[in-house]
Amino acid sequence: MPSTPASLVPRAPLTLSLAEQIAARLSERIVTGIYAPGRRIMEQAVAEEFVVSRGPVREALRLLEKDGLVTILPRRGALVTNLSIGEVEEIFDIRAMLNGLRDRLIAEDAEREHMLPALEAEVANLARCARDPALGDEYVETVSRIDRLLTGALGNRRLKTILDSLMLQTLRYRQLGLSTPARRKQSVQSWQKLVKVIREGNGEEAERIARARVTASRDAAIELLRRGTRKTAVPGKPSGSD
Amino acid sequence: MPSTPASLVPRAPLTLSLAEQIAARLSERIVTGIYAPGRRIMEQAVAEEFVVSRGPVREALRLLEKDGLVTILPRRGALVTNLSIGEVEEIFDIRAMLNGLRDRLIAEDAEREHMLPALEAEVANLARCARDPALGDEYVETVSRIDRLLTGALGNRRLKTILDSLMLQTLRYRQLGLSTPARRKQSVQSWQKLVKVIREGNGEEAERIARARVTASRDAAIELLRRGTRKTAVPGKPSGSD
DNA sequence: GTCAAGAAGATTGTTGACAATCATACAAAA
DNA sequence: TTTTGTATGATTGTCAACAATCTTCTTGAC
Repeated sequence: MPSTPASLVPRAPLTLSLAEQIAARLSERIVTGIYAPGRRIMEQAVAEEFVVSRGPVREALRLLEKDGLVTILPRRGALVTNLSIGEVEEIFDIRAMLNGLRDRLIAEDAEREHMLPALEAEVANLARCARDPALGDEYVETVSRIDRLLTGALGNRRLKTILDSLMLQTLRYRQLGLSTPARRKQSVQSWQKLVKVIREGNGEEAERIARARVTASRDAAIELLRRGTRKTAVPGKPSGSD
Repeated sequence: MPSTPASLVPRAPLTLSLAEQIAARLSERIVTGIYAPGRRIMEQAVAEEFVVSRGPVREALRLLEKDGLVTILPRRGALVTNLSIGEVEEIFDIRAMLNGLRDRLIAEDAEREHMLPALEAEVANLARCARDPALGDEYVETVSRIDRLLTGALGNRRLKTILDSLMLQTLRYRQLGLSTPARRKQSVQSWQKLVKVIREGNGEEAERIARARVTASRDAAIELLRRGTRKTAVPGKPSGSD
């Protein structure tokens, strides 16, 4: 997947600035895990690698900060953000609310007919993946596609920007909530219900369903994170009272 | 009011960088209306005014863009963002959801006792202002303080950042929704109910109340904006289908 | 009179060097 | 042994100049 940062999407399609190109490359490395959380990113090194000066690199790092992928500390530079369990929980909580708003707006949108066929096809695909435990990765991929489909259909540009950003940040944790066949079965039922109420134009119910699904996903992810007892240090935010 | 941009808050308290200082100054001018929506901000001019080079100015403009106060167009520079009615509506919709989340989290927070006295005092102040039609401005100011009080008490840093940013963007439109004594009376009742359910720890009801209040505020503001038929052009976003 | 092509000016994008600041290592004293 | 002070090296912050690009004005043809 390309996975361009949210902040790059609304800009000019042609002639991406150097900063944007560099941000896209770095973003890919962070999201795929090539750059591990906590890793320090130094301007000079990046500048030398891409054969540019430090100016565009600085700007690229600010773009990544805007997407929450790096944390910039004054006089100390940029670190790949490492989310604590609490912060993952926070992001899921926000997503629960805003995904609810998104799906309500879509269900109440008169133009929603245009995307219903694609949506239904993807959900059917989802059901297929849910039946076969071996298709776990494809399941997660399909959910991502559905999410992009819905967010992309959104007229509210600010909501779209925020959701894209939150999506990017939780990409690494998303699969956690869908790691068991039982969870996937629960998930696919939720999506099927959602499609149904969107078709009916029932915004309130769409919101309720979306919210319940993200909350369930959050609880499953948190549970697994706690079990795993991952490194949860938050680089650069020593004021945390965890 | 200082009105520092949201993005400046979590940074180092001492030794603000030049970019941050410039951003704070420009932010003040935009929020207070000295820089009108649609106005072009040119790097060289700002650099000369503050007697710095264009580097920090560039960075300051990116910070302001992060807060939604300016819109940066590739190869064309920065403009003070001018929100269309539709965009104001969008922001209010997002705020309705996230204010709901905020107040629910606060109502469910065991530590909420610490801020309840201050909150109750401010709401009492609010009731006083609501009785006197001449105190309209003070009413709006008090609502802003209450908002900051609640957002400041939030443990969820990401939610706080997003809310601060949305708050900054809608500052100019906020008073619109509170311009009539009738609306203020409605508003103060909502706040009183909110304090009550927060004290009781009733998160669900807190969410419902907050959401209803912001939605009502949105409808009132939109109504007035439509009546006023203000300039609603969105600089730099010609793709708008208004 | 209208439209198109081109030149001039203005503005942003990029660069490399310099200055300020911070982290680390080492040494000296308690 | 621990702590404090200092020096050194590394890294970010800032600057001024150059390059690329866009806008605007002028000129010319139809």
